Formats: sequence, structure tokens, C-alpha cells
Amino acid sequence: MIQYDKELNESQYEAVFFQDGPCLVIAGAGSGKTRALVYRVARMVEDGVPPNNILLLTFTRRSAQEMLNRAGQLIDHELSDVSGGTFHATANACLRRYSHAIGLPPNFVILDQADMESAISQFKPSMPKESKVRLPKTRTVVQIVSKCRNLSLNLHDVLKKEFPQFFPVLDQLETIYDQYARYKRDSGLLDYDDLLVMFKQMLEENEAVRSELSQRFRYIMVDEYQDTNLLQAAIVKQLSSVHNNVLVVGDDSQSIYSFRGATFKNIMNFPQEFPGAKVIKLEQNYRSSQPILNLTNQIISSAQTKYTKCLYTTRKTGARPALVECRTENDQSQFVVRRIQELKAQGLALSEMAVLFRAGFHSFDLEVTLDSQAIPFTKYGGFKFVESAHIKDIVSFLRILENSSDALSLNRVLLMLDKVGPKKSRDMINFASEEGRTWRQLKDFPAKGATREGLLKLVEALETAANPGQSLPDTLDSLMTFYGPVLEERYDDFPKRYREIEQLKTIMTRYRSLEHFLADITLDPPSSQADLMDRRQNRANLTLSTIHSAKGLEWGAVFIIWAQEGYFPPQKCLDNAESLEEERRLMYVAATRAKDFLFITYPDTSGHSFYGNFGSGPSRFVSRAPRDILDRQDSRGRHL
DNA sequence: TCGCGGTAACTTTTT
DNA sequence: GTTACCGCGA
Repeated sequence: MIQYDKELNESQYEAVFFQDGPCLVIAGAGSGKTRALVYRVARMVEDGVPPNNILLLTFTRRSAQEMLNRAGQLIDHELSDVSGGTFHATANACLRRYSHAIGLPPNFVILDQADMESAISQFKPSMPKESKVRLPKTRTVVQIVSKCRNLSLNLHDVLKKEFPQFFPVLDQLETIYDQYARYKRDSGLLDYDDLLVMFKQMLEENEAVRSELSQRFRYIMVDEYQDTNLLQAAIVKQLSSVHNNVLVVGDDSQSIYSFRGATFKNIMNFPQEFPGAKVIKLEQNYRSSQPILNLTNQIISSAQTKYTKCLYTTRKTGARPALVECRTENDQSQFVVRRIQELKAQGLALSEMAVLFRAGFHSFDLEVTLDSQAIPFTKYGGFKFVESAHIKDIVSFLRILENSSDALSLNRVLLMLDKVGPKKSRDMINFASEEGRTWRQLKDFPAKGATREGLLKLVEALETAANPGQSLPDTLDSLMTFYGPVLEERYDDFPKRYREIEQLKTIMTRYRSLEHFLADITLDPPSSQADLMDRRQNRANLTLSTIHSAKGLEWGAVFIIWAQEGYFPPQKCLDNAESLEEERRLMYVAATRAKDFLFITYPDTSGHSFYGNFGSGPSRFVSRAPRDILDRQDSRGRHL
């Protein structure tokens, strides 16, 4: 039996035993919110709630899985029936299940950001060169389109709010927007935003589906509620419409995803949206020592948040956090490595240490230094394995097999052929999408010479790969008969890429259906290189992570590097009060990951960089902290 | 219409 | 150090 009263504090206990109706748990950093959720799931199952009536919405699938594992251990049996995962993954599952009810092809393909970019770039007209106005970069167009969807606004309003410089090309953007929407519809494609938009629409417009799902998910819990957007809040509302049993957990001080439409207003408005909601605050911090809390309280004190929390701890003593001035970037890397070695010598495991940074590329120099000292690390965030060209190529083949109308993937594949560019590819796709045809009929496409030869080889490889009754790795092997030569011709470093494709093959062995594999690779891609290999191996590693990917985690010792004006906060956020606030919260999230040791470092390099001038000196979020809260050192350990 | 070689511009963060 | 875009020759 679980001894709830001994293992939880009073507020946690209250949340765990909250029964029916809406409830908002405001949980400060390190206050054991995960613990509360885990115990609540366990408690409900013990009380006889069928596990498949529980829905646990989290930020990553990994955190859902971890929570369910822990809950399962508490009650000593597996909780595989609890539905848990991200909003996007849940939307995906439900949309496929009810696709017939809303006229959606059941084998739709999900586009990631890069796919969205290549789709949209097809519709970007080339502007006359003497034209003064220029279209935004493809990447920016994608951002704008995505903002429209996530905020439920039209182009005009989004431009007005965030991109006024592009007003002159509003008309062109409208055209791109419409063409993109039609393209997706015709090709059976859904991007990340469509998953949420269509899920919401389905719930709002289809009474039968709504009540069926709402009855199935009788108890809904949402983690990290401060990082949900309006669509997600509407989905929660619809899903709970029958029973109103919804418990959300969040911390408005840790809201760091507004760039993708998240708003802490969701957490602020929860009591209005769900009248009668109970509000519980978790304020005791179990993670950090008092000296670290002193600094984090200082960082967040000047922020404008509404749910004031007062974090306290019983761990009164500990090392004072340090702000370390380094001469150069490499000096910074050397400092971090020295300290890591010292801490390790004192008995702190590498797995209990992390280096955090604002953007993926900030750790490049450090990675080299760590390699030279043979310190094993695992990096999270930044560039992903599945974003590399050769993996995207492979995925494109597979998507065609799954959904033959996927014009985006077909295009990518056709461009591999010799003498085939955008124009010919378009002709071929048009040919193949005529009534009664698919890519199989490309055999009859009027082409000659090398083009025809290549086309035949491609169709043949696809046909072999499409043979039913093969395992997924077999399918991949068939495709490699065509793609292998392409790879070798295109890339000098093809042996390395071959090896990565082999890794992909290993991942594929875990899947029985192509549909699941494709959904997972886009909705839950491996978050680190080491994620692909043996997980036990990197359990002992040092962690390198973007702050965004470090959400919810904790370590004994934390280093925050590049805490320099211009980098953190980044130059381009400086003129916008709202995004500056978000940067501050980001620093807060980073600093509150630390249990015992916290080092904040910055190189004292000034001004010179390829792109624009930077201010220099330490980040404004920490530079004003008094010395008794934040120690000042140089990279040699001398106090300043 | 494709493919090559030059040059300009550019880098948050993630589902 | 890299990628995206332009103009040219084939």
C-alpha cells in the first residue's frame, strides 16, 4: 500500500486526492508536480478507475512514459492502458480513428517543419528583380502561416501584430497560404498545426465523436499547462465537455513557448473557463539549495507574473552560485571542462551534471573540448538526426508507399533523378495523379535516355519495396538498391550516412506497421544521437541541452554557458518587451534545474561577429544580482 | 530546362 | 562555416 500521507506534503496530497471537477495546480519549479501527477494516477487506479479512462497530456512522450512507469511501480502493475502523450500525438491517434467521420484520408502523412518549408517554397513566386519589396524567407513564411493557425488569426492580423514589414506583400502571402492549403488537401498531408486545428474542429462539430471521446477520457490531466496554446486549451475544453474532470498543472513563471503560440493566459484564465475550479499551490521546493533559490527568486522577481508563488526549501546551506567571466569562447569551454573534472573527482557522477544553453550551436566549441578530454556526453535539442538530408530522403520513399498521393515526398524523390528538376518533376507528378494512375504508371511517362532509365529503376525499387508481407527493414533494403548509388554520388561522406541509415533500420525493427513508424518519426523523433543507440550506455553521460529541451529535468550541477548580452537574451529580442520577458523566464527555467551547484558563464568577447553587433558583458538577467547572492569569478577561479 | 559556380545573407527555441 | 539564391552555359 502506498502511504500517501507520509510520501506527500499537504498540498500535493490535496491534488492527489482531488476527485471530480476542474482543478488548477500552480506548481513552482522543483515543487514535486510530477510526483503529484504520478501519485494521482496511481491513486485513481487503486480507487478502481479503469486505466483507459485516464488521459495524461504531457509535453513530450518521454515524460508521459516516465510518469506512467513510476505510477506503475507504485501500484506494482503496468499502466499500459493509460493514454498518455503529447497533444499532437493524441490528435493524430484520434483523427485516424475517426477519419471516416470527417472525410479525412486515414493514411494521411504528417509534415514536420522542414517538410512545411519545402512545400511552401514551391509556391513562392520569384519576384521581379527590380521590385523593391521582397518576400520573406521561406522559413519566415512558415512561421507566419503557423502563427495564423495556432492563434486562429488571419494573415492580416498576424502581420499587423508581428511582421508589419511584410504588409506590402500581403496579397502574395495570401496566395501562398491558399495554395499551400489546397496542396495539402490534394496530397493527403497534415502539418503539425493541422493536427490540432482539425482535432479541435472534429470535437466541436461532430457531436457523436465528441461525446464518445469525452466518455472514453473521463479523467484528463495536463502537464506544463503554461506552454499550451489556445487551440490546445479549446481541445481540453471539448474533451472534458461531458464530465468536466480536468486537472491541469503548470507554472506561469516557466512559460517559454510563446514563439509557437503558447500563452500563459491559458493558465490565468483557467478559473474563468472552468467555473468552480479548485486552485492548489505547490510552493515547497525539493530540488535546490537555498543559495540557488536566492538567485532564481531574484531572476524572476522583476517578471510580471500573476500567480505569485513563494518558494521555500529546508535545504538551507550550500554553495553560492557563481557568475564566471571567461576571456574567449574556448576559455569558457576549458573552464566548464575543468570544473566538471573537479566535481567528478569529488564524487559527483557525470550523469548528475548538465551544460545548458540558449541555442543549439552554442555548444559546438564545448563539444570539441569535451571530445579532446574524452568526457562522454549526450546532446539534446538543436539539430536532429531525422532532419539530415539522407534520412529525409528515406522517409520520403516510405511516405510514398504509405500514401501514394503524397506529392511532396514524390517530388523529393523525383529530384534525385538525373536531368530532372522542378519542372519535369511537376510534369511527372501531374502525369501520375491523373485519374486511375499512381507512381506505378510513371513507367509510361514519356521520357528518354537517362531520365527514362532512372525512372524505371525508381519505380521498380518502389514496387519491390511495396510488396506486402515484408518486414520494414526488408522494405528499406529494397529502397537502398535505388538510393544507395544516389547517396554515393551525392555525398563525399556517404559511409557515415550509410551507417546512419543502418541505425534507422534498427529503429524500424521495433515497428510492425509503416503507419506507426512514420507517425512516430515525425511526432516523436529521437532527440539525441545517443537516443538512437543503446540507452543504457548514455545513462552515465554528461548532458548537453538547449534550455527548452531541459524542461522538467534536474541535475546536481548545472552550467549555463553563453550568458552574454546579445546571445542570451539574443540581440533580436531586445526591442520587444514581451519576448524579453520570455527570455527572462527562460533563464529562470535554466537556473532552477540546479540542485547543488550552479555556474553561469560568459565569454568577455565584444562586438565582433558575422551577423551584427552584440553588446557584451554578462546577461542582464543575472548581472544585477548582488554579490552575496551571486559570486563573481574569472575562469581561473579568482574572485572579482 | 538542368546543373554548376559564384555570392549574399544568415542562424533561437519545438510539436 | 553554411546554406539559399541568382545568373550563366550546355
